Amino acid sequence: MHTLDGTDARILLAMVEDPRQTVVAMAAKLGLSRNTVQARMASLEKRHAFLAFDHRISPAALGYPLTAFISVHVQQQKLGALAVSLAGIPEVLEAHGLSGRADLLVRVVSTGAEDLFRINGKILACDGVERTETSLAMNELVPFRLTPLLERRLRP
Amino acid sequence: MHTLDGTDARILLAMVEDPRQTVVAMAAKLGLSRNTVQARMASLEKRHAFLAFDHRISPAALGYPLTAFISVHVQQQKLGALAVSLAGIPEVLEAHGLSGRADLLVRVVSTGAEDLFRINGKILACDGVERTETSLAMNELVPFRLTPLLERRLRP
DNA sequence: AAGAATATTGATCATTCTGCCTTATATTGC
DNA sequence: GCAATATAAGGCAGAATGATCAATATTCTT
Repeated sequence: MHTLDGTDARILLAMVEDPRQTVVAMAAKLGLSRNTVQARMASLEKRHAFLAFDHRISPAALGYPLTAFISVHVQQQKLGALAVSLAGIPEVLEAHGLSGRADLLVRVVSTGAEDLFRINGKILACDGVERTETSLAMNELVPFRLTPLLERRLRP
Repeated sequence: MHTLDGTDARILLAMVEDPRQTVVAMAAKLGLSRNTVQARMASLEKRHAFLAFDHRISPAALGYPLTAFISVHVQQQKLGALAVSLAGIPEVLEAHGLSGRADLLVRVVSTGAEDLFRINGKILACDGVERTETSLAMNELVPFRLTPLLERRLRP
């Protein structure tokens, strides 16, 4: 079994519904045996279906209510060093290299507008960075969710 | 106590280190009483420090190994309807309205290049969308992390 | 269609955890 | 200094866990 099946999806959906739920409770709710749920969970973990707990921590609750996406134009030769420099900036939550143009998409959080300005400066100061373009994340049109993909897995 | 203190940060760091850890284990590891850890966790939960479990599910494990960021230029008047349309596309994980220009940043996942093409088409077909610009997320220069912000909270 | 491999179930067991309580002792804010 | 709050330490009943096992289903292969 290489790919996730409907039962896995149901278990994950149950986890989304209540993350602190016990295995026994889930088994009851899903009409599965405790053994099965436990085995599936172990299997999911082995297949790296779970990302680090970092992802569940709210930056806002930590005191960083402002999210921004910074498009960073770089000199490709210095990408390696840049990865290190960017990783040195705590407010950088993630940075992706994008296809096509020689630029990165960097997700940062900040305590406010002036803080964001300072962080942008730190990025600009990194060796290999040519210019940046900051966009504040104003409204969440679609708040993060994965459940539609899980629900789709239920049918076939 | 409005903001997160060092003890909260230590607890969260312990959670990152091992999410399935029990409260008793954490108390032992951190040199706190079980009571304290339990109370802190409850308090963190009450303050919405934890995001939904969705965030910890790996799209790759679900069969969507390709991530892309789609910049969507829109007619502002139709933002409301667009939120609904975009939410109707399962592969859209999140969508942010950006400051300044009238465009959105949409994070999508897909099973492959042709799938991404199809999804882009679905977005283009949404009422209010003028044009899109797709960027594939090639390499993760900085994989998602929040621990630097937590560790900073340990000192002062 | 038969046989093999794999999943699921139900069951047990000892150990551990939880949720909830109470009391005493810091620690902190005013 | 006093009051409010956080922490520690302990106890207790109920529940959950992890690790088994054997018996059935189910799925896959050939």
